[in-house]
Amino acid sequence: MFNLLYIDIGRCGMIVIDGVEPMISDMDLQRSLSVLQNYHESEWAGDDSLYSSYDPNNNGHYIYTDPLDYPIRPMHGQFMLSGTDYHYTTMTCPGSSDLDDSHESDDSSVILDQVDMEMIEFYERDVEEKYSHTEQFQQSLNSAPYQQLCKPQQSNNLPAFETLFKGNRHSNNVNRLSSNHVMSDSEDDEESSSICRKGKRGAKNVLLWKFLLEELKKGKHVEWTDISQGTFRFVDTSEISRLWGNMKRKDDMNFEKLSRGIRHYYKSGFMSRQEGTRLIYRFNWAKVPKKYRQYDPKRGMTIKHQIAY
DNA sequence: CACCCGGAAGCCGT
DNA sequence: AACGGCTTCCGGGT
Repeated sequence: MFNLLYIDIGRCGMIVIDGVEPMISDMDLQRSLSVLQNYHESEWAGDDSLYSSYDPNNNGHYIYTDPLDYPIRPMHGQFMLSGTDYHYTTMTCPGSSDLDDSHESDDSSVILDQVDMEMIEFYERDVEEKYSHTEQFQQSLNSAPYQQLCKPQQSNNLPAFETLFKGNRHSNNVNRLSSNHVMSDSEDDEESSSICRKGKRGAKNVLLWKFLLEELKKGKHVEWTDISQGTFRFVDTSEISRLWGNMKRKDDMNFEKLSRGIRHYYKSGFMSRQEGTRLIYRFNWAKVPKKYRQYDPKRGMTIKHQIAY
């Protein structure tokens, strides 16, 4: 039997498989995906991004919340996995990549006391890469919704983030990886460990392209015209510019300036524009760090995005 | 008018 | 102190 943990830390989706050979259990997979689906339909209204947190309290059921609307408050919990007792803490981690001016920054984080974060990061890449295209994975997308959502319990007297984080990063645990595992040194961006970043108030360090990608998920002021091509259209230039200005604390932002920002991306080929059209720009998926792809040139639409879509 | 273009320079957080 | 990633301004274009 294998256990699947699906953890989403802030804006980094993570899948962690427990066991020497990472294998997805049908049950767990279907459960997690259908909960997502269910949650999405019943409460998301397509407005927010898909963020989630794993709640091991309830027999491995899952909680999904959007940290922006439903910030995960610090709480403790514990669970058993393959005979091992894990303690975990969820918390908000200020300042990572928050994207909405109406909220104080709330990247939600889940920290598992006894799990090596590097291992999680490794699994995140590895597992998604290996299994996202499999048949059972696809099938489970259509499975019946799983009804039960559990709600997190809140707790007030918990240590501060810094305290909690210290010592967790390289915890003494349990490297259950088989010996021949090699970290993929590949193309991924450095920032994958945003969870470890202490972060600052506000969100000045948001990048334009991440902001756009995030807004594209919402599809309100910008929308995909062809996600496989990376092309998208600005629906409401003034509104999107206003949001961007908010985020960067630039109150005189406008589309002129925002688009100048985009044009800087042309040089590197990160983005481009199709000629003869207005307000239609293009992401070059190949140059978008994997983690942020909503469509992968090799594999098609990203799992998370399929669900959210 | 609304958008598109890139050079030049300034700003600001790391 | 240097640098990335814009922001601001601009003259010119569709």
